[in-house]
Amino acid sequence: MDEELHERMREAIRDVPPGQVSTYGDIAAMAGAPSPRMVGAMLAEDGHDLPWHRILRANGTPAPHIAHEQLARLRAEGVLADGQKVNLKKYRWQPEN
DNA sequence: ATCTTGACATGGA
DNA sequence: ATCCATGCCAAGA
Repeated sequence: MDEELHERMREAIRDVPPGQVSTYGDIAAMAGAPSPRMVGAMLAEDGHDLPWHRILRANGTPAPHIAHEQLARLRAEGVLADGQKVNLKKYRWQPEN
């Protein structure tokens, strides 16, 4: 597969600051990934050393299998969730420039 | 080579 | 809110 893209996705995720979040789609767009699926696919095997908990789905909910852990980590950074949904309007990270 | 499964997104019913 | 269809594409089986 494309190592270039792989690395760009990792970078984009590393750039999301604590206390803020981003989405699979946003990361994919920033890294120039052909599909948001690639972001999840990458995290599944190579995401152990990344702030994967700052990545949410487009609607603000986390991926089901890790929801509990993810919300706990976010809560520890000050990102509060309404049930399973995080308020993206409020915490979504927009790279300025 | 074909099929299935996924840390997804979007739009329609 | 929920279900479905499509687009996307890497990995395995």
